[in-house]
Amino acid sequence: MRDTLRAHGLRFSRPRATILSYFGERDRHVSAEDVYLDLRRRGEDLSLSTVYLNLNVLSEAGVLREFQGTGGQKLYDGNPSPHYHVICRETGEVLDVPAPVVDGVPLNQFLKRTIEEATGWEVEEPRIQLRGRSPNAGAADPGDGSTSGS
Amino acid sequence: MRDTLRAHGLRFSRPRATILSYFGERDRHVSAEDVYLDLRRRGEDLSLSTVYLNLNVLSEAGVLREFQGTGGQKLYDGNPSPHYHVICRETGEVLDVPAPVVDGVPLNQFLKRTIEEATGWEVEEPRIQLRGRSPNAGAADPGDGSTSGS
DNA sequence: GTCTCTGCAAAGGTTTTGCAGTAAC
DNA sequence: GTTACTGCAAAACCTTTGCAGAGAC
Repeated sequence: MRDTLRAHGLRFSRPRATILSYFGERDRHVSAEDVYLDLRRRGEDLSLSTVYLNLNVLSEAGVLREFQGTGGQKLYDGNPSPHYHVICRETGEVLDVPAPVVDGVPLNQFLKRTIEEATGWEVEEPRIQLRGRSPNAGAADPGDGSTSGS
Repeated sequence: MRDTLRAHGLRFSRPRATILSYFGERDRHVSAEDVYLDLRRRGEDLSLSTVYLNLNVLSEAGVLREFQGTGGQKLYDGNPSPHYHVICRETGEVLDVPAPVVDGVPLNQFLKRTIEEATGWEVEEPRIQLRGRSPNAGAADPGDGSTSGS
């Protein structure tokens, strides 16, 4: 824990470590408020602005991955490895999909390389996000936004 | 104009037609406020909420494409055809990139198909968005957020 | 001892909503 | 005549910021 933080040039603090371990426990796709509420429920005593601050810091450090949820809300994923998110328009469920292989490399890399060659821009790892309908949609109740493995 | 609207089941109105023609004029990547201000400058008399309403309606109808700009702001693109956006972290410039071809089909379709087969979800056309640094970054002044052809 | 992080509360910016009036069909 | 769209203002929403105090190094 401390080591993970130090490795990214971050100081240790109780809230920060708690947030980090929260994402380590299982794969999650959660909003800042989810993190805040979940941790409060467990008796952790931290503030919402600290959660926001640390989600930013941790995703800039590459420990978490930030992406856009439904309704203009940011979501965070504890799995920083290359994968895609499919978000259900109806239930808000998030499904992780590993990158398919193209030309012998993960699609991400293929795309990054192709675009850099075509444009002359320096581009970051592509974040690919799709909207769709989960098999639960249309029948089931709205989900809680955090679903399925990362 | 009227026909484009009717084809999507939308009524004609002056603000709506104005917004639509605004996107038709040249390729743009603009925020709701940009649309509003540009049109006001031209003497059009519409309200900001009307702009928001119509940008939503038009992008749901598939006439415009909505995507996430820098700073949690939505941007709209008058070009609904499959292409990707590369957004400069520093200048906010937006560059369009056509979809590369994989397996004989545009990457979008390849990805959609692959993911549908892998997951059993019904997914929409992938929206691919990349962050990066434009060749102007680091030296030049911050851009205006609307750059380059769609 | 210094520098970063926390917590609180308040502000910020974008987008949505309610409602009465108006225009399209 | 009915239904949808507009405009205005207010509200809602998520996120960031300022500052004093506490904690990590």
